[in-house]
This record gives sequence, structure tokens and C-alpha cells, in this order.
Amino acid sequence: MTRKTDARARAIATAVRLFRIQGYTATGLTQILEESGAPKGSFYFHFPRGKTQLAEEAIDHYVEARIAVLRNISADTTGDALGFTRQIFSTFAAEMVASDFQYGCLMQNLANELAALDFELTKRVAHGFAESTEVIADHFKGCGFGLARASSTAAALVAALEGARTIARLERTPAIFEALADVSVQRWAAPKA
Amino acid sequence: MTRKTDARARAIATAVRLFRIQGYTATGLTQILEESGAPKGSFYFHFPRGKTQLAEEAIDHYVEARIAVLRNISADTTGDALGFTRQIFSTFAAEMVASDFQYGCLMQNLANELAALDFELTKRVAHGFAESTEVIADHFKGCGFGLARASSTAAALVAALEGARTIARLERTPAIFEALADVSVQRWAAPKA
DNA sequence: GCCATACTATGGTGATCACCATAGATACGT
DNA sequence: ACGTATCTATGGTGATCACCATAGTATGGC
Repeated sequence: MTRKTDARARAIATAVRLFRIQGYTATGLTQILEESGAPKGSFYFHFPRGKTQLAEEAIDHYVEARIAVLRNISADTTGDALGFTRQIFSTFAAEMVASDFQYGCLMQNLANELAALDFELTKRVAHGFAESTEVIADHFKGCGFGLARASSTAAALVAALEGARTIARLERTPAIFEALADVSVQRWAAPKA
Repeated sequence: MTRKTDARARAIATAVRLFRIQGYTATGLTQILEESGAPKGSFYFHFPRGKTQLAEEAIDHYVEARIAVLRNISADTTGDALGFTRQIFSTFAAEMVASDFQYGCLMQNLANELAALDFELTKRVAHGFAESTEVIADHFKGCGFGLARASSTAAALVAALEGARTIARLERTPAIFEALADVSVQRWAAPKA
């Protein structure tokens, strides 16, 4: 039952990377196998359901990592809505700069290719967004926001984050994150309504 | 010099529709021709540079239409930053509901497939976003916003709009637009800083 | 030593991809 | 009516797509 090679894990990691850069449809199995160094012969041994299964596991990994990042930021800024918002924007911006603006959000890429996705995959993408929003809403609740305001602010923040990624990739500068941080911190996440 | 058929125009219109629903890579030429009813034989007569040229003309059409919508809303709400913002969100939300949440933003879809795009196409996408942002910023300036605030608010609004589209497609409800409208109207576009 | 499990190599399937060469049809101005 | 420009049909190119059948190797427990 124990794994003997890391070919499987490498394939998933490479899939995450390429799906983020190129999208789901634009990324072929051959490219994933080549770039990961995983052998072509054993792909359907590791992933009997093929590309779909690989994508499912890729998004699971991505969502998990993203939630962890959000939880860390939340823990670092307990009770501080402004600091939380600011740090989310700066963290996402830093990620983009580090990758030279090549990486998009895997959930967003898949969400914009819904026509190519089966139900199971769609569900996972939706769940990833819901979970992200929930973590953020929980933080705002911990800052004394009312239920409704915490939820709508969190939803707005997630949407803004996704949109910012798209814009930043095009402009190849983190300026949009700073603009959003300014606007949001001063107006959205203000401690008083 | 005068056109004799509408095959060209129909191909472009269908390309816009399919690129918005499925994305650029996922949409094949054959599907575009089939669904538009345009004859396959004359595709490279109308578009000598192939799929790339078709995409260029598709995005030109899309951007033009989007700018027109924004200008109309701007004219309808002169001097009213709150009303402007509110109406933008409600218009975009209504569009999505009308299409049963099938349509994404063409610029956003292309921006998330940058790896598959040549320089010319990338430039047009970037220009589309820049122009949208400018129209919005101009409106805010007309509401008495300072230059810097008008620009950053406009950029934030565009990003939020794009992100909202992604989320709405997944959730199949316009709730995210309402959340953003609430948060934005109350905090972003407030007449005083 | 033996066998089951884990893994890989090889060589293909048919389908679809964007693209194009050649030829034929249609319609307009003059 | 003749020539030219606009448009379309046909049949194909090689490349790549996801996927798979078959066979083989490696490695562990017993």
C-alpha cells in the first residue's frame, strides 16, 4: 500500500502549476508528464479516471494551500479587520510578483472553463470559493462585524482578490492590489459602519 | 468592396459568444463555423490570419460594446458616484441572469489564457481593461473625486466586477453583485473621504 | 524462492486541432 | 457579355488530443 515513487505527487504539482499558468483545456497530459519527469507509462495506473481525476486532486491541493494561507493571516491579525485585509492583499500581491505574474488562481481558471468540467470538478471549485469566503467571514465576525456584514464583506473581498489577479497578470504590476487595499481598508473594513 | 454576405459578422458574433462561455483554447474553429452557420470553405478568405485574427476582431467588438454600456450608465448618473456604482453592478448582474450565468467576460477569459495568446491579442485585452477603467475614473472625477482617488476607485471597481463574474457563474446567483454593491456603495464611492 | 503488488515501456486507437491548396460558384460594374 | 472581386466546396495536411491494451520490470512480504 505504501508509495514507492513520487511520480504521482510530481504529476499533481506540475498540473497545479500548468493549470494556473495556461488553464485546464490548454494544458495537455503530455506536457504535464514531460515537465514533471513522471513516466508516461504509468499515468493511468496512478490516475485511472484520467485528466479529470488529476484535476480533482490538483484543485484539492490548491484549495488546501490557499485555506492554510488565509488561516495563517487570520491568526496573525486577530481582531484587526484592517490589518487582516491589508495583509491578504499584500500576500497575494507578493505571490504574483514572485512568480513574475505568470500564475493565476486555479479555482478562477477552472471556473472560467466550466463548460469543459464535469459535475464533480465544478463542485470542488465552488467548494473552494465557499471555504475561502467562510474563513474570511469568520475573521470579520471575530472583529465584531455583524453576521450579514461579515459575510458580504468577505464575499466582496474574495471577488476583488480574483479580479485583481486577472488584472495584475495583464499589467504585470501589483498596482491593482495596492489600489484595492487603499480603497478597501479605508472604506470596507472600517471598524464602524 | 461592399460585403455580400454576413458570414463574416456571424462568425465574429459566434466567436464572442463561445469564447465567453468556453474560453479561447477550448473553442474550436469548427464549432464556431457550425454554430454560426458560416461556411467552412471561406473562413480563411475572411480571416487570412486564422483564429488569431478572429479573436482580435471578437475582442474589439466586445470591448466596444462594453465601453458603450459604461458610457451610457455614466451619462445616466452624472455627478452621482453612488448611483453610478450601483447601476454598474445591477446592469452586470442582470446580464448574467439573462444568460443564465453562462457568459463570462471575454477580456477576463483571454487574460487567463495569456500563454496561448500572441502579443497583439494580449495588447488588445490590456487596452480593453485600461479603457474600461478610464471611463469609470472619468465619471468619478466628474463627481468631485481627486485624481488619485478616482483612479484607484475605478481600478478597484473593475477588478471587483471581474471577480464577481467568476463567482456568479459558479454560484449561479447574482448574490455576489449585491454584496459588492452594498459594500461598495456604502464605503467606496461615498461622496466624502 | 515465490507471488502479489506497485510501477513502467511500447505502440498504438480514433478524434480533433488549426490550416491550406485547388477549384468552382456567384454577383457586380461597366 | 465579360472581367473582376467576393465568396464557397472539397479534400486534404501533419500535429496533437485523451486514452488504452499489452507486456514487462521492480520490490516488498512470507
